[in-house]
Amino acid sequence: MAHQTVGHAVRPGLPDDPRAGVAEPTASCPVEITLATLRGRWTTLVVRELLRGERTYSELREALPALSDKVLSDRLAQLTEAGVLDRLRRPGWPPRVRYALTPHGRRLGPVLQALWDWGSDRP
Amino acid sequence: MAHQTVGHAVRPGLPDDPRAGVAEPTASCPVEITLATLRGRWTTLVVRELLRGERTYSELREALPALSDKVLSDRLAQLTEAGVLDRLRRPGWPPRVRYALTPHGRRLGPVLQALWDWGSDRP
DNA sequence: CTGAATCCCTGCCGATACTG
DNA sequence: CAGTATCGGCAGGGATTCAG
Repeated sequence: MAHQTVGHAVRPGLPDDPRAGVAEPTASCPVEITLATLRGRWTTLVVRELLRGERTYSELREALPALSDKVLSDRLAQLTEAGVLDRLRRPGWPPRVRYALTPHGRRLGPVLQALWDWGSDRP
Repeated sequence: MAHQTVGHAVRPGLPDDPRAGVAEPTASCPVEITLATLRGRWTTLVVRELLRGERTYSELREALPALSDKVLSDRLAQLTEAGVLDRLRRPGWPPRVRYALTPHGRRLGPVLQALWDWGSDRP
């Protein structure tokens, strides 16, 4: 695809990527995939917490006191399903489960950074 | 805030930023601001379309045929409110309104690129 | 300790019809 | 051409309760 001649520099990759030609919000669009991964209240905060290091269920509850069990469970399942984090069961009693980001999940760091940077930028 | 000693390199800015200590999804969190801006079906596609250059209402409808009038209006209002785009009315008949990204809106390019890149990355 | 199941409520999205 | 008004369905999120 040839670059368009617009006033400012053409941004590589996205608007000019052939796969960026979708006319509907399809689930296979990479942007949709990422947004679906981060979708829902509390999701980014859980990821941020795990970017600091692995955590148990209880530690996540302590770090995010206003987050209910249901939503925390939902988020952990959602992120596990997305390949963002691993659930590591420790045998024995009391049951302890550690959550840690996968390498794929750790790569969300730059994404959150980009979101943070734009949100910090004054209009 | 001192850097933590974790196994991998500490990511600058986000997990270690003092303002990143929020324990709830507050509206003032930069990450929330950006996600709120991009929230809702079709929003990113409208932005992508405008990253390619300014468009009229009709041109946006043609580019995104499955997008209804109501939602398109909603998205344009939402993005205008967020300072992402400018609504440029041309006087006379027929009424023509051009939509163009503001400088702030153009800076969403790298954000969408980051979302695209992560979504393209295989787990 | 670490969740899953249930209930209810709210807010978004889409369809349709109508206006300056 | 460029929208707004209204309505209904449905999924997301919170509180509570129960289970392994």
